Formats: sequence, structure tokens, C-alpha cells
Amino acid sequence: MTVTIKDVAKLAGVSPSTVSRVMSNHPKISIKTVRRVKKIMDELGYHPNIMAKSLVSKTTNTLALLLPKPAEELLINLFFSELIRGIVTQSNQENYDLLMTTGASQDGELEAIKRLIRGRRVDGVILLYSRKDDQIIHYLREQRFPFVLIGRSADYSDILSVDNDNVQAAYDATQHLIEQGHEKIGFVSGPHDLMISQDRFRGYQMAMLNANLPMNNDWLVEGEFIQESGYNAMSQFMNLDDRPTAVVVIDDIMAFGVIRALRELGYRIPRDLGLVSFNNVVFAELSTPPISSVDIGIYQLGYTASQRLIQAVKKDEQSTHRSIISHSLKIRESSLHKQ
Amino acid sequence: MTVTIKDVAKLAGVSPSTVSRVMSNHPKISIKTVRRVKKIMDELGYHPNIMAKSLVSKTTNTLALLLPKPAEELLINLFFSELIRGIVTQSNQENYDLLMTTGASQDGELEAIKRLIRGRRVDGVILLYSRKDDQIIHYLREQRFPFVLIGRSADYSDILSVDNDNVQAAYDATQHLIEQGHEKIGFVSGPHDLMISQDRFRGYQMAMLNANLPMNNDWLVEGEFIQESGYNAMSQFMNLDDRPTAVVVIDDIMAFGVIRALRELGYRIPRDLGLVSFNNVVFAELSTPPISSVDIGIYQLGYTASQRLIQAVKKDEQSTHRSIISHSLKIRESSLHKQ
DNA sequence: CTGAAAGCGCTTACAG
DNA sequence: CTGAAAGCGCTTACAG
Repeated sequence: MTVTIKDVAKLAGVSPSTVSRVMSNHPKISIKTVRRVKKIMDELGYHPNIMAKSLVSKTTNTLALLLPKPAEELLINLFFSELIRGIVTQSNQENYDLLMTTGASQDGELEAIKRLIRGRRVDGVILLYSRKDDQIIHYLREQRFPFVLIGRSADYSDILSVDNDNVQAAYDATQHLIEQGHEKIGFVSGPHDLMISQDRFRGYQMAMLNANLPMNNDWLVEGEFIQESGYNAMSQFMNLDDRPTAVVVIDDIMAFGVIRALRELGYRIPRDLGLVSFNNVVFAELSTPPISSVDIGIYQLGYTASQRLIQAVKKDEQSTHRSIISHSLKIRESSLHKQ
Repeated sequence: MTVTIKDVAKLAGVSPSTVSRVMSNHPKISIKTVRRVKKIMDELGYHPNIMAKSLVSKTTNTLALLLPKPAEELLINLFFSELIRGIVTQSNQENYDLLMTTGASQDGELEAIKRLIRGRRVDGVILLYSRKDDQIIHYLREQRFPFVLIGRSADYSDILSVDNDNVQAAYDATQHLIEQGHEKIGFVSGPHDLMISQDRFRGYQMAMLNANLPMNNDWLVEGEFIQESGYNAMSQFMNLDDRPTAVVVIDDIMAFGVIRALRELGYRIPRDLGLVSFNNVVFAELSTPPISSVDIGIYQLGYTASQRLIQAVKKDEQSTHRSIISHSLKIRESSLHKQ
């Protein structure tokens, strides 16, 4: 039923080899046969079997996007939508498809990746972020398999990656609150083993130290990148005797939780608590009050990651290039001086 | 370098056929050889080459998700994030991977699908919505290739699909505004050739007719599912001499645009304009004012679509089942009586 | 400029 | 319960 290379060859009166060469634009095929073969291919509606082609060429024109375990939660976060948007756009431009997988569990992720790689199902892997002592990265390096990390690895500095300067970004955000006259500033963090949490915390620390401001363990909460975590952080903060007057929140979606909690508790932003967060997701601007947020160029992160990875795949090398996407603090009402 | 079925066979002292049978849990292989072979597979870290397997089995364990042309814009909309979330979750549970593609242009979409299908790259296709006279659907039906439509087809009623009762949903939304005392109600629609636009418009119409309320062409705007469209719709509405006192907006993200425009023009919701929209995306509740929105069970739509499609793929049949996911209007401040 | 042959890594009747 | 053989649909040296 399906039309194969043989059918085309037969009708065109050439060998399958020739048809194959026509497809790959082999230079020394006479223009006449090229035309004849192409015509037949059109007439028959021929499309090469991608699996067969992959089997012999050992190339798939497919990139894997690993959605870390809680893919469920993950995709609630607009951050990932925008990231994926950048990735899909660029990879499709280059005629690469994007395969999304998750692992059921933590080591399920590694299993999933192994299956794809050893099964020769994809040419490269995109990692959305890294933990310390990340098994996936260990494996990928060991296999010398092309991959790109969006973020920073704790263990290796010589891997292909696209990241922001998160330390500086957090420094800027904190500094801004300090300039608004705040002295007691809290920090709502993400999962502690993620590099992004650590980097942003470090930036916060540096700004505080630099300004000789006290830090207090009570002003520090750690959560997941979901609204609830921001919400919960506030019940902790606002019950303190000595509570912060402003807070740096590591992710917009958590900031939304913070705002919701505060509203329910009867506090107002920025009057009772100044707020600045990260990612500058579309809704940051639409929120009431509008949220000050560090724009980290999410789309650009995804776009660049895909681009670099495809370059590496094509050259069949493990690049070690590290791209930094610039950030900029968008100042809005949530962080403006309480007056 | 890569370990193949032959390597395993050799070390285990059996034939490749036997190894293959072990993998597929063939019933009549002695438990002893099963154990021996599995042990060797572990030791060697053997993973079957998925391409080779696909080539002979003509099955890929992969589903294609077609992102319609403006994939760029699409993924800004939380609707799609949640949909994809449902799809990824369910398909991964069933050990299916998800392949995302876009077409560069309109017929680029069809080309992309043809390439995947004739290239035998995927087992089934998920369509995110349909236009009238949809080329992709025509093609898929003609090829008798398994696919599921999230939405409704104008041309065929006998295709596997998962949808809401959008007519009823829009009826409910409009009726709610009527009960709040509104008589002049506008409608902000999506692209006219999408079934979802037509269905929701029809529900709106029915409710208006039913209540003997006048409809006015000026109260009708059509846009894309992006914020700007909602924004622009308002410059049109609010400049009318005879303008609506309430509006049904077809998509939350457009509703955010409406709100932003109104705020800039100095109007207040719901005092100056009552508002109800659709999808009940997380931010609808967080908006100021909170938006009344019809919850259409987005996650469930995606989850069910994937489930039905995989069932159809496994039975190798083109199912004609049509699932309806129920909706419910979440009433919030944006639509409450102006008093 | 083109063809015949071997091979990519699997699976599956067929035979025993 | 297991093996030998043919084949899935391509590509690519090798030869001419």
C-alpha cells in the first residue's frame, strides 16, 4: 500500500540508489533523471520512511525535551510555556521535531533518557534545569551525547548551556528594594537543590551584605514553583513578631500566591509588603498591583538553547559553549516606595 | 560500540530471535533462558533500537501534537499549557511519547502531517481545533489514520473527538449576565472559521433571542486568542454611542486584554461593563477584579483526548466516539450586578 | 552519472 | 521451546 523507494525507482526506470541520491541532492546525478524521479515522487505522493532512514543514517532530526518529574505542576507555570515556545519555534525552523518525555519518578527520568538515547530515538537532549549531582548530566556527559542545559550545572562548567546571570539578577532585584528604603527583606526560594534557587539566593545575600542589612532565617522560605508555596510562605512571614517589610520571590507564579495570601489576610502591596519577583511572565504586568519582576528573556533562553544544541548535533560534538541571556528589572507598583 | 540484539544473543548463547522473544514476553520461552537473557541485557545495558523496532513493527509509540500555525502565539495562552499538560501526563502513563510539530504556513501544517504519517513516524495525531473545511481532517480521514480532535468538526460528526458543549456553555454565560440585569450584551469572538467561535456565538445568540434582547452588529468583534485582540475590541466598544453594558469574551486571555484596556480608558469592571469569559485559566481567579469564567475542564480535555486516541491506535481502528467534557460557570466579581 | 550488494537492528512466520 | 531466514525501507561504499 505504502509507496516505497522501490516503487519510485521502478516507475522512473532507475535503481533505488539513484532515487535515494536524488532525495539527498547528490551532486552528480544528471538533471534529467533528477527531474524524472522528482516528478514520479510527486505523482506517487512518495514520502521517505523516516524510521528506515534513521536506522541507517543514525540521525533522527528530533530533539528530546525532558520534562522533570512533576511535569504536572511544571506546565502550570507560564515560564515553561514560554520556554517551550522558544524551543519549538527555533527547532521547527531548522526542521527538527521536538519529543517530550517525562519520567514517572526521579530515576524514571534517567531511564526515559536512556531509552531514547540508546534506542537512538533522538539526536540531542534539552534539559530544563539541573540539580546538584545531577544523574542525567553525568550520564549524558559520559555517553558524550549532545545536550544543552537551560540553567547552570553545579558539577561541570564545561557543558553547553544557556542561562541568565542569576546572581546578578537577584542582586539587582534586592538592591532595588533596598533603594526603596527597605531594610528587612525576606526571600522566598524554590527547591533548594536547584541551581537557580542557589544562584538567586546568593545574589540576594550579596546585596544584603553589601548594604550591611541583617538577614534572618525566619525571613527565608523554600517552596515549589507553584502558587501554593507562595501562599504558604506568607502565613509564615506575616505571623512573625519581627517580620520583613519586603520580599524577593524567586518566581512569578509564587508571587501570585503571595499576593493572594496577603489579600486574604487583609494586607496590601506595596504598603504592607514590597515585592519583586522573577521571570516577568505576561501576567506580572496584569496583576493588581502590577508586579515588579526581572525579565530574564525566557523565549530567548529556549530559542538559543535549541539553536546551540542543533549546531552541536550537526557538528557531532559536545560543545562547551555557555550563553548568557541578559536580564532587566521591570519596576512596577508592587515594589514602589511605601511612603 | 552500541550493543545490539546480536551481542546479547551471543553472550547468552541463544539466537537473536530468542532475545527478541524475551523482550516481547513471548509465552513459550523457558523461564531459564528468560532469566539468562535478561541478566545479560542488564549487564550490557542493552536498549533496543527503537527505529529498527518501528521499521518492522510499523508502530512507534509516539503521538503527534500538531501546533497550528501561529504556534508562537498559541503557547502564550495558558489554555494550551493546560491542555498539553493533560496530554503529556496521560500519554506518558501509557508509555507513549509526544512529538510536537508546527507547519510554517497554513498548508505547511498539512505537509508536516503528511511527512509524519507517510514517514511512519507516529501512530496517531492530536488536533487542537478545527476550521471548517479542514484539510488536515480530510486527509486524516481519507488515510484512515487514527486521530483525535479536541473540538468539533464542521464537516464530519463521525470522528473521534473530545469537546465541550460550547453552545450550552455560552448560553449559560450569557444567561448569567442577563440575570444580572444586563440587556445590552456584546460578544468578543475568536477567529471566525474556528468551530469554537461559532459554537459559542450560537449559544450567546440563543440566550439573547430567548430573552428577547436586541443584538447589534456593533457589539460584535472578532479577534485572535491573544490579549491585544481583547484590548482592541474595547476601543471599538467604548467609542460607540450606544454601547453594551456587559460583554461575553470567548477566551480568558482576551478578557485580560479587555480589562487592561478598560483600566487605561478609566472604566471600571463590573461597574461600567460586566464581563464573563471562558476557560477559567488559573489567572482568571487572581485577576482584579476576579473574572467570571466558564470552567471547561481543560486538563480533562487533554487527558481524555490522549486516552481515546491511544485506545483507537491500539485497536487500530478509527473510532468515532465523541466525548463531552462538562463545564461549569465560575461566578466572580467581574460579572456581578452593578447595583 | 548510475547500479548491485551489503547492511542498519530489529521481528516473525516457518520449521523442527 | 528455539533457530535460520527473510524482510522492514532506506543509504553508501564499491565498481564501472
